[in-house]
Amino acid sequence: MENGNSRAPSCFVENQHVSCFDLLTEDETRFVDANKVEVNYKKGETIIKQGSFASHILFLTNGLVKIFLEGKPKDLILKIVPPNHMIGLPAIYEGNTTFLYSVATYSDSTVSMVDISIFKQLLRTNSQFAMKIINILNEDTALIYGRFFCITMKQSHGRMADILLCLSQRIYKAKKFTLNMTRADLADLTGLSSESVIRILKEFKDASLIIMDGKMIEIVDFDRLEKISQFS
Amino acid sequence: MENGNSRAPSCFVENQHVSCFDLLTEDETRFVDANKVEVNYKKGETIIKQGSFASHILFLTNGLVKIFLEGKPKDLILKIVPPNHMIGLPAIYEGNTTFLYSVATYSDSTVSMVDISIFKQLLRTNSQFAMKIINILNEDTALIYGRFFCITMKQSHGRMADILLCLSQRIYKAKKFTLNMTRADLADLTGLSSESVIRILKEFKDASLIIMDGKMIEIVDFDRLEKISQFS
DNA sequence: CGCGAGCTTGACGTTGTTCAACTAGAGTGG
DNA sequence: CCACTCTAGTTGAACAACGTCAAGCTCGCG
Repeated sequence: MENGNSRAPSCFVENQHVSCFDLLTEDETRFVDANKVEVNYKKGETIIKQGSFASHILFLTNGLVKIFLEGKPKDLILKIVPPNHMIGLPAIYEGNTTFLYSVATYSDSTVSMVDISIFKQLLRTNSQFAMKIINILNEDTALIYGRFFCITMKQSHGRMADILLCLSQRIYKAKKFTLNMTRADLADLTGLSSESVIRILKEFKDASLIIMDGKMIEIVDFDRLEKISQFS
Repeated sequence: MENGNSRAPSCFVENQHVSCFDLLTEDETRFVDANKVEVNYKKGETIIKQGSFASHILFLTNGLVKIFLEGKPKDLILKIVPPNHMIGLPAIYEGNTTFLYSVATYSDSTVSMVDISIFKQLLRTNSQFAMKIINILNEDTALIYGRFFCITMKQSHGRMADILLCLSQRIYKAKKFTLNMTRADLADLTGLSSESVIRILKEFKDASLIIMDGKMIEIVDFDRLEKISQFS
């Protein structure tokens, strides 16, 4: 029986989130614009700290960030977020207004911050907007389910193949790309040790699935990588 | 450093979802009531099959069900749902209207089914209702993050302790309870093999953390179980 | 030039799975 | 009422997959 979740390497957000702001009226747009702040972060900086008070919803306009749960020996990366996506939506939750996760940059990044109370007001008054946000949340849920399945049910080679495909198809959108993260980051992403990551990458290289030189990676054999992602 | 996610055994839905229907107007309530169907399922039956067309949103009025991703060797249980909770909310997603997951019963259960287009209409016209649904979705997200963390970052004893605490505190709401699931189900829940589940339960029993006789389990030492849940 | 972070490799250990065998209870048909 | 069968539970032994540890390497940067 084919499994929907093991098919596509569903590890990253795909849909553009900009469009939700198109649903606002002119007044609402002005209202948001008047109340947003733009902030620049350098590579490696922490944007949001897990457990801190959630005062804003973020929109990543530029850069690349990771969203992760902090753990004692290792972190668990929930997802990687490319530009034009919202960050921190779960913080709209009425009860507990602290962030569930931490957010840090892989590269220099720019975020737009909108006050959470303003965001909530938009949700209450503009139901088209609320509908769109529900869509984004559901997309996110699907994504996390996919990653959950990937990391708990596949073994090391499958996970590694999965991440490589994701990086290529969704993040860098190119066959050949230069990582702006370390092997240890790949380890967090795959839930493996960095040594295992290195060993598996070497195996992939030796098997001519990829070409690799330092942080440069080129996917050579998509088909076999996809098979590996599905069946191990 | 203390980690929020490893603290509470956050493996099950807590909040009651009934209240979202309180936000409907009289007309809307009549509209929903006129368009809902109640269906009874027997223990072990499949309510929703992953990948099937999503035509309804469900509300569990009675029984106990699991929500899971189907995998080739084993399934991954995303969560257990006790009565008075909504099922299938991610299916409101505009694009892909198929269910992300399967749903099956642990015991005889009754669900109320509301057509998805009716549900969407409520979301569009009643923004208080939409707001509440967003809350429920976010709660769910937090839950899944907790489980994700639990299953990927803790090892077998920690996961087992976690599940036992969840079953006691959130599902059966009693120190002593009778499982209506098999060891294999516990294996799916913890992401372990059923043999490992059996061995660990035996160890817990031998260490006087629990009393166990067949499907009857009584938690004896909550504190130690919680410590095990946090640190392994 | 030298320091340190990231990377790489091999040897070794641990965790948890797999496999096979055995047991107990529940339902079925002669 | 007694085999017969089927499923769930249990146990032990062998095994595989990964992690851990320790050592050496490389390269960029002060």
